[in-house]
Amino acid sequence: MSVADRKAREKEALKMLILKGAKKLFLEKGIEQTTIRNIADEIDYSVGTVYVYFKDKNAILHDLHSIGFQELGGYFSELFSIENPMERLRKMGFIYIKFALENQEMYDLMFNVKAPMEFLENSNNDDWDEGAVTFGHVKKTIEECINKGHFVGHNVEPLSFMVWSLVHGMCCLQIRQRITGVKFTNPDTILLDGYNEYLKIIEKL
Amino acid sequence: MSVADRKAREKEALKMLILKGAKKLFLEKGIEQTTIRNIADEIDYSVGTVYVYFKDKNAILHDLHSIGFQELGGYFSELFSIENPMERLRKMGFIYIKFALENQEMYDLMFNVKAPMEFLENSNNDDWDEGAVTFGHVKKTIEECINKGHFVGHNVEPLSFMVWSLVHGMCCLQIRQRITGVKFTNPDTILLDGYNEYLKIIEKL
DNA sequence: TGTATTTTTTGAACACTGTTCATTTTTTTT
DNA sequence: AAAAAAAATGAACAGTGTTCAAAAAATACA
Repeated sequence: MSVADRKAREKEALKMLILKGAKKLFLEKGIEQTTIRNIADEIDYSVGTVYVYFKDKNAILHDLHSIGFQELGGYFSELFSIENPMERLRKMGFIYIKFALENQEMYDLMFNVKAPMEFLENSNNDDWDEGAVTFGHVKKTIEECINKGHFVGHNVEPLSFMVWSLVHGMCCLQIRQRITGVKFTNPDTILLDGYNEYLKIIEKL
Repeated sequence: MSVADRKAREKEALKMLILKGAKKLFLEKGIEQTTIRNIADEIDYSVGTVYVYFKDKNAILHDLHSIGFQELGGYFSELFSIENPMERLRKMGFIYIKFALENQEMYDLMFNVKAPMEFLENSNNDDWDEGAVTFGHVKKTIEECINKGHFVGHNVEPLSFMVWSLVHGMCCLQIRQRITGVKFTNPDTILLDGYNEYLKIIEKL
């Protein structure tokens, strides 16, 4: 085990430490309220050090957004054992909403905050792999549904996009505080109630 | 016409001038990139003056968000002449998407940016009237659809919320740059293609 | 071992942000 | 024309992300 190897490991470890500290503060006080100085203080390093390991704040937010997708992958893992694609589709949306509600700040970072996408634009890679993989799960499941005779007359990709938008829209309205003010009859369950209307609809297709 | 009246009119005029300048800069360079100093420069007043007419930046963003809802109302106005509620519902979603795509920065401010909601929280009024009115149009139309025998077995409010979320989710993914990276077969029409899948579905309900 | 070299860490400094408020300028009243 | 009220100002404050010469620590070599 060479010194260079150990240094590489230590570099990786410090990078993870920064991300860990950043995530802790994000969950505690929100993304916008967390500063680089906060993060540096949290892990007992100087601001300068943070900038040695990350190009800028967008880079931190992008890496954390990727970690969010790993966590979403954990939530999704139980789906792969479900053979029936319709049942899998129903559960996928439910788990998606569950993840969003239990990890609001992370969900926001993954699907709403501009920083991770700005990071991608300013790198030579303009593919959003994390998003593509997740959307791939929806598309594949709906494709299987169609192969089993469901959704006659529909197109896989647009229908998948519609389904994604439906659950994403609900999570978005919740997380960005657009639900409280509208005075729903039952604001606490409106997300699940709305999702149930969707379930009733696809039942018939 | 008393002096006090004229002063009140002038105060209102300057307030509108600030909002007009702010909106211009928002559309030119984005909300986050626009500073109070920018706005003051744009209308040839000092920063201090802006703070005489607006409590803080959130107040400007909230007033501009209200203006956005007025503009959405303009788009919606042609809906009121449509007697058939199903046809009105179809067109409402289409117009909603049209507004969002033609006024992305304003839509973002109205439905995504946190500032207008923070302004409401810090005032004694925790009702989001603009959102409630707009959602009311969806609810009323769907209620009429149900009265005409559509959407059997569905509940008005959750179904309306689901429909809102569906179109909002699509606009959101577009505006927050989550579509480009996923590499859709036809990224330019995916919003309308997705909306057409929804139209096909409600056709049968 | 002790010295030279490389790597890592530092924090002061820069240009910017939203916000405040004593002071100045302008307008109105008397 | 002087006094009072209203409106506009911009320097100053505490904060932001970011940079980079200098210091500190770790490694390599003698």
